[in-house]
Amino acid sequence: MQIAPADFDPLFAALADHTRRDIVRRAISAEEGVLELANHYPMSFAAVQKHVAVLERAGLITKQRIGRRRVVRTNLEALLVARRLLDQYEELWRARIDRMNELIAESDGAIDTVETKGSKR
Amino acid sequence: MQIAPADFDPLFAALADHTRRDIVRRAISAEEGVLELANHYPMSFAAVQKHVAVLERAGLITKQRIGRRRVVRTNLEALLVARRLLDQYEELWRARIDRMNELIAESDGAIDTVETKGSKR
DNA sequence: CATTGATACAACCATATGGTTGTATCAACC
DNA sequence: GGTTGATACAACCATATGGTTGTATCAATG
Repeated sequence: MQIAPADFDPLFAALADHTRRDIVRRAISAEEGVLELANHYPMSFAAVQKHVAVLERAGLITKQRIGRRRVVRTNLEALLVARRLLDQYEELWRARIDRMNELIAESDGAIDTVETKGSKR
Repeated sequence: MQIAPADFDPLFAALADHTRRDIVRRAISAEEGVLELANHYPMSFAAVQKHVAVLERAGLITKQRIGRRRVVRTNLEALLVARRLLDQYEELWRARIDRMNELIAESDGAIDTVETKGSKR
């Protein structure tokens, strides 16, 4: 089914707005239509509707028709996609630290090679 | 020292650009100055410098003077701040699932209460 | 100390974004 | 089937963003 082709730009852009993050948060546990969502914020219904559209394009929420309303639900998958990228960065970071530790271990036999004076490249 | 007052807007906005994410990735393991970074991308030095400035304002990178260059380093803390928010969302999601399971368990004794007809407010 | 390598910043442009109001669609319900 | 509740969408505006070129700063280095 391919939830999202991992297009990070719209994903993070969608998360870069306080109102949209709050919609995501609400849509995790609540089952509100767009109008009900809009009542929580100090802006017009249309503005909120546009925010919802942005979130939907980013794959962060889905809408399901229920009666007259379109109930907004957060898509966990998209959140995980974003988190996974950050995890990868963290992993890279750890790897770098490990590499540095190895280097330090290697040069343990020749201690004051780097000591007290660092000629920079 | 208060690395970042958890201002998510600039944080996610900074991550919502392919070039900037790539700079973050590079700056995790490399130790490049702004000019060296710029050479990796098909845009002007000034454009890259602006991207670096955006990342710095978001707290995602720091610069350290080394010789003539300003070496760009990724700030793990900021990445973790972003990840933590996503983790919280995921946690909320799990909590909702748990709650739903509880409800299902509760109504196990009185099965067809909700069955075949849902009066929707 | 004058030069130069590396960076920062200002001014400008095109397009994107976040908000508004107004209108159109469209399924529920009487 | 006409009315209405809920949503979508168009047009518009102000500001932000991502790019450009050009100029200024500023510390290393000869």
